[in-house]
Parts: sequence; structure tokens; C-alpha cells
Amino acid sequence: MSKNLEFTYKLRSSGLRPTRQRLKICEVLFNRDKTFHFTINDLAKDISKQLNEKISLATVYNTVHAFKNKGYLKEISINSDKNYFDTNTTSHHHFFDQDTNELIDCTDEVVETPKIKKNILGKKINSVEVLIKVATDNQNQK
Amino acid sequence: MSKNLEFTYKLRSSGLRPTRQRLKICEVLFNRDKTFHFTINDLAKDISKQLNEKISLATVYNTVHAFKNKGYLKEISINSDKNYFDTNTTSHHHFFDQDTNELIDCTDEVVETPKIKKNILGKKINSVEVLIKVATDNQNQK
DNA sequence: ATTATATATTATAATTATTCTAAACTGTTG
DNA sequence: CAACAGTTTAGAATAATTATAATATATAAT
Repeated sequence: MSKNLEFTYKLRSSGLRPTRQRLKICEVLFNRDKTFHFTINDLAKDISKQLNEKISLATVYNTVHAFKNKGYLKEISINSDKNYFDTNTTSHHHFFDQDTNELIDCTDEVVETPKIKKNILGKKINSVEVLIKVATDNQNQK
Repeated sequence: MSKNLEFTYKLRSSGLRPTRQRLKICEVLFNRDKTFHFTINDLAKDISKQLNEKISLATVYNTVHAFKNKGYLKEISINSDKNYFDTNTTSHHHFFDQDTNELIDCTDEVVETPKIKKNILGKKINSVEVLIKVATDNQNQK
């Protein structure tokens, strides 16, 4: 299982012990080709579906936050009731589909990162991100 | 008290009964020249400071949500632990100061609304907003 | 003005999401 | 393999928000 070795190395290199639970969570999160957007609850459900064993919710929280702190995940706040994480940790933009509560990454073809002409004195810009909220147009539906 | 009459009219015209509590909350929220960013907790505290009487927290929640639904307030999610409301209901951009957790409106001089070159099929763009996260630059401090 | 009605307020309970705790367990090092 | 530090776990604790149901109030009808 070379994927597992890969994850083991990844964890170890960032000072995280490659425990059974963390490796399982790595599998679920990083063993995919597309960017994955999820809430912690979604992830916990996914895990109990995909795996025969259960991982404690507290461990899922701990692990996701550990991964976020190590830069393997990015946290995204779109609305007050859902808190998303993203496996794409680069600075990038999003569509948010208000009908389905789905979060979709934007490519450069969709929107360019806007230029900031003035900054706040003494501060450094850490990120510039665009959020595009979309929904079905009821006025104008085919 | 002409301000009060103004608020009474505003509430009534949107189908909200101008109750004592709602008028007080209007005073605290809209009787200012600058845009006001707040969390519901902040607002509840402000109210009990500024006014001699107390308004139940449930009422503050109800009222803020009613005002948001009527378009008098805008909800803004920046991070998972704080949920902000904004008296500036136009689509606009923000600085978020990660040192102080302060939210600051951007003018057009700071950043232009980016153009969206491709949209998701069958969806309408409801808003395009830029969030600029800033913090003290420790590498490069004067 | 008085009454009737629908709506709003309130304290409190309930719910939800998240974090804390402390005991049991496991990965790593020597 | 023994010892230790880090990790997991269930459940308790906390915080934010929403629901509930009794009481109060604003408005409309009389």
C-alpha cells in the first residue's frame, strides 16, 4: 500500500504521528483527484460510511484542525451555519451555490485576483479571495 | 423625536410593527454616520450599556434576523467563531484585520469588483465580494 | 375608547456545534 | 520490550443559536 506509506511520510515529516485514525482520514481526504470541500460533520459521516470502523468525532475535529495548522487543509467561512474545509490550500476563489450549499473552486479563467490599490498602514496582506454567490434565477428560468 | 418617527415609518413600511424594542435597536444600529459592523453579542452589550432598560437576547436575535430579511442588515462570515452583521447592505468588499478581528469596509479606491468571465450554467450571480485578510508583518516591522 | 386579534417579547428550555477532560491506548525511542 | 510522550476516546462542558409557551403589546374593528 504505497499510498499509506506516502501519508505516513507526510505526517511524520510535519511532526504528526502516523496513527491509524490519521492515516484513515488522510485516505478519505487526499486519495482523490478533485478538490474536496467538506464540513467536519460531512467528513465524519463519510468516514463511517467508507470504513468499517468508527472514528470518534473529537478525533475528527482534532485531526482536521491539526491538518489545517500544518497547511494540509484550508478553512473557508461562507455562512454562519456551515464551516467548510478545502483540500486545495492555495489562495483561490469560490462559487457558492446558494441552492445546494455547494462550494466550487474557481479557476483563473473565471475570475482574476483583483489588485489591491491601498492597504492598511503597517499591515501585510495575507490573502485576497473572491466569493461569488449564485442561485437559480427564478425571474428568468428556461 | 423625528428620528423615531423615521424608524417607525421604516419599520411599518416593511411590515414590521414598530415596537419599543425594535425602535431602540434601530437607534443603536442606524443612528450613526459610519458603517457599523457587529456580532449579535456585541450589539446586546451595546444596548444594555447605552440604554437603561434591557432587551432580551432572544429579541435581539429575532430583530437582527428580521432586519436582515428585510434588507436593512447584511450578514458576513469571515471566520468560524464570529458571525458579523453590517449596516452597509450594498455589495462591497472588506479588509479583515486578523490581529484585532476587526472588519473594515473597502471603497472603490481600494479594490475594484472583479469581472466574472464564466458563470455556472443556469445560475444567476447574486454577489461578488472580495475579502482581504491582513495582519502585522512580523518579518518586516518598523 | 374598548375590545378583539394577531404579532412580539420574554425567560427558559432545547438544540447544535465545538472544545475540554481525564482515562485508556499506541507509536516511538532507547 | 519498557518507558514515555503523544493520541484517541466517550462523555461532560461550553457557547451560540433557536424553539417554546406564557405574557404583553400594537393595531384593527367595533
